[in-house]
Amino acid sequence: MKYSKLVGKTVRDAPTDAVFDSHKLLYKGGFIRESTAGRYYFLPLGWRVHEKIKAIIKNEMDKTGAQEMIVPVLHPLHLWQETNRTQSAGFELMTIKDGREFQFALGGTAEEMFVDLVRNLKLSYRDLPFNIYQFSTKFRDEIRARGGLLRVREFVMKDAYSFDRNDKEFNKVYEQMAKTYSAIFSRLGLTTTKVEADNGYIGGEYCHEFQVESAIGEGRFFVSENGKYSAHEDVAKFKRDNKNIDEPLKPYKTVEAIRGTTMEDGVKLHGLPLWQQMKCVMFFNQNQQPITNNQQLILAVIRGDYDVNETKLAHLVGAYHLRHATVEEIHSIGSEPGFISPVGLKGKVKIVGDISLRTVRNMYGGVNKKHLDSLNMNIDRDFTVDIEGDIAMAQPGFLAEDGKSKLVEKRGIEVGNIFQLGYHYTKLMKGANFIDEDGKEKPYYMGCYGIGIGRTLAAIVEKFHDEKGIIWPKAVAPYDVHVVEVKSREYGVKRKAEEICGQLEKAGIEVLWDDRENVSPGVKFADADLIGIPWRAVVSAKTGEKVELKRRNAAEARMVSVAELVSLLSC
RNA sequence: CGGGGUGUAGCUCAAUUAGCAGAGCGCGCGGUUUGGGACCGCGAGGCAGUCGGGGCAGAGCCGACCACCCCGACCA
Repeated sequence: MKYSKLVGKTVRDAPTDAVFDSHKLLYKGGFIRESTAGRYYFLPLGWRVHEKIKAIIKNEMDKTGAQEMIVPVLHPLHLWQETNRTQSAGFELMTIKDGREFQFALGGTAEEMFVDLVRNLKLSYRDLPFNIYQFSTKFRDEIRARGGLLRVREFVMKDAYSFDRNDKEFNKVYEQMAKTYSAIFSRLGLTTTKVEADNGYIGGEYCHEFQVESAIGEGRFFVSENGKYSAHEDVAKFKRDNKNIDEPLKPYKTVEAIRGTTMEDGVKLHGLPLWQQMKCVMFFNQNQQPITNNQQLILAVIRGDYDVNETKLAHLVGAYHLRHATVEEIHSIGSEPGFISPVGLKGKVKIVGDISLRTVRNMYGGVNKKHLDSLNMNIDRDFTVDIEGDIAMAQPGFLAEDGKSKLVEKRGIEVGNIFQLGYHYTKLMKGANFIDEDGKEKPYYMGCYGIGIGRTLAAIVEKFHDEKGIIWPKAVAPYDVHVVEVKSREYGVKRKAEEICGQLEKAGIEVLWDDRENVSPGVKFADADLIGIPWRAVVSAKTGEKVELKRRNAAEARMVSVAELVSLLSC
């Protein structure tokens, strides 16, 4: 490819809007351009990288026996209604009508479509298991796109869906996909950490994300020091330490409490440790289904030194989305912000207690009245909860659940994930059954597996660049070698460059040939560094019958013959 | 959705007090250059985000809206 003809050249300045290295470099290198927020053009150079990533994913997926196909981008909206996802995913679901007023969802993920297809195929256990996948543009009406390619509203995703007879068969597929993902990312040059995560609106009971560690990553997760446990903060479990668990129960009493509404105010007033204070946070369940009177209000009760994990809480109460309750809502059930207590609220709100309430005795906190506190509150004796479980947010330094190893905090870019879906979709969607050996209809046991191509591309750039530009791993570089002719007009240089490029291409090597005349060597070298092709071969009057070969990230160059160059780049 | 910010040429940015819309980079033409971002000359390119308001006069002032960015909330 002649650089002079390439659509999308390098530029000196990136837009001020670009803040992440991957965004700046992909812009400056001529890989991408922005359309509207979160929607990008991939220019020819960027698309070559995109397609190389796709090819590697396809290759690894096909090795497992998965089969590529494609489903329509417009999904009949009634399918999404069938699984209630117009509610659970409505916030980022885009819809559109055709000329006959028929409603579609613009696909952001395609579980319903694949299940709809498969249920109409009327299969039997003999056809199972299978795994079908596609590469297609996904639409997500993100509240806020950000970071160039890292979080966008329109992107190509590889999404795979597996259909199995039962959980036992499924587990094999899930493990296989986990291995395949590690293999894919490793071929792309990325080191990933597999972390337990929340299924969110995708549904199912468990899932794992593949995170590339990065300071600019949006995802926060924890890894135990011994490496045995890793989990996204949404789901990370930890061992709660016992506090004054041997202290005898003291008599419950109320005291005047002229204080502010924060936890610190309570500590200061009573001179007692933070962990002994009872933290009460009121939430509102935004599910649209009719709920009797105040049951939309949920009171989370937890030890004072812990924070409430809203994801865990939402799961325990079966909510899609929670928000903090308003002052009015808290007043409506006869309580007072800053002085909320589970004592006396039984039946008025759904009370959810963290298991940490059993690690401390004689707790203190409010009594649902302004400027009145209680001392020596104890679970079971003074109050009971409707649901008791894990609703606490893990923090760095906490002990992992096995009690042996501390949790370390990490940030990462989530480049892929694998979900167990179980019967989630096949029970919600009528007739999503196969005929089993015993002649009876049974629902498919499912999983799904996604990789965002553009985000993966951006993650690679975040990992592989220096102050001069990108340093592509060989496997995804847009070209194998960047041939730079210097002083094109000197006798023989252009002809020699052309001949070398021809030989390389004949050998199946992908060449970007900077054939520009009237461009100084400095500009060409700077552009080569920015574009980041792994090898640079300089042809000039000085190089004679050889070329000057340099790795993108090496300081020194060396002279090699064309034959050496071909054999070096062929392997 | 809350907080903050920005909209002037493809990009980076200027323009006293409201008084004919500017530069650099990039692009085109001509010429001189060519081993780490060369130079000279000429040229093309802008209804100033949109709409409204007061004003002799608006890029600038006032209002509304829109778009975009950052932080948070939220979220694969």
